[in-house]
Amino acid sequence: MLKVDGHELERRLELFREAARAAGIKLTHQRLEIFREVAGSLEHPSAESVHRALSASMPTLSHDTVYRTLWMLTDLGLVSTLGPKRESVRFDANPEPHHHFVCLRCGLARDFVSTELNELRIPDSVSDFGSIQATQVEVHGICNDCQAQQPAD
Amino acid sequence: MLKVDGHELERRLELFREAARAAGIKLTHQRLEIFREVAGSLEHPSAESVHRALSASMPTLSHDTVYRTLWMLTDLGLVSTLGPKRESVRFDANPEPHHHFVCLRCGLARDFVSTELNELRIPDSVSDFGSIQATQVEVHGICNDCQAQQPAD
DNA sequence: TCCTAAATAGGATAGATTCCTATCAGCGTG
DNA sequence: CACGCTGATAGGAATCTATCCTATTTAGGA
Repeated sequence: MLKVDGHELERRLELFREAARAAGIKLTHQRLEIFREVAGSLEHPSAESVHRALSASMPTLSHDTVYRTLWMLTDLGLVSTLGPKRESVRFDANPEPHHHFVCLRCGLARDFVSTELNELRIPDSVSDFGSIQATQVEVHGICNDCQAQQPAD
Repeated sequence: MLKVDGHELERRLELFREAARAAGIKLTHQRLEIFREVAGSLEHPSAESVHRALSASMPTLSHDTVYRTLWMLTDLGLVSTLGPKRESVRFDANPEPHHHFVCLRCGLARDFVSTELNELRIPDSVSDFGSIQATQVEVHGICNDCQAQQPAD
């Protein structure tokens, strides 16, 4: 199990404490442990694996708490998600090289093309992880419709 | 509902017919309609929305058929998925700008950094979709562990 | 047209995520 | 430092997503 450096983890925990205080959010034991688990791992865990990892030391921890906390951390900007948020698998039948704009609120996804972005140089170190098949750019933002509904944060 | 240009759609359907023939896969009515639905949309639909869209004209279409067909199209290389395949939501507490390597088989995700990739120029047209918050590069491939298990395709 | 292997329908099942509500606890106040 | 209010939690039920199972159907070659 890969771990984040201890000092770095403490720094992230401090950021969380500050952000929680600023947002008027209570610092419960559950929240601190859940954040520690996500921030301390390099594996980008799922809610399920966070729950599994913590249930040894906190046998009564509920799934609901893990999910609520992770989304709360996401709202605070301390955590993000891989791929389109809270949704089912989405399919893409565009055979041309292309890139995606994805709305962080509603999951809307749109293609765009750019010959420049098709030819990115990826650091050599990445091939230590495995063989590379394709590379694409994901632009995250808020789509026009979502902005119209709830203009600013 | 945004639609792909008719000629382009016919071209993609023809590619599918050829690929199916080459792979010895039967061209059923269900498969053609499911492919038409995905290839004809710019919205990157989920399996559920494909099923919903088709159930008017094919009331007995089963969920299983939609899922099987979409994964089959993925295996043929005619369709891809957005984000890590067939998994639960994954969380990321790394506050520094970074990019991801994602294994297409097992969903393993790892961060890497690159100041060069942090400063990509995104086409102006993308801001027509909405406001941009962040940009990151996703490298898709097969991780070392998965390659060891099943070396080649 | 006939046959066979492959594909489908539909319901059961498994897994992920959210909802509901009674109980609990952080933290500001006195 | 005890008290009380309000937000947070536990636990189970409900929902949604995706897959599995099997009897029946069908594409496509002979």
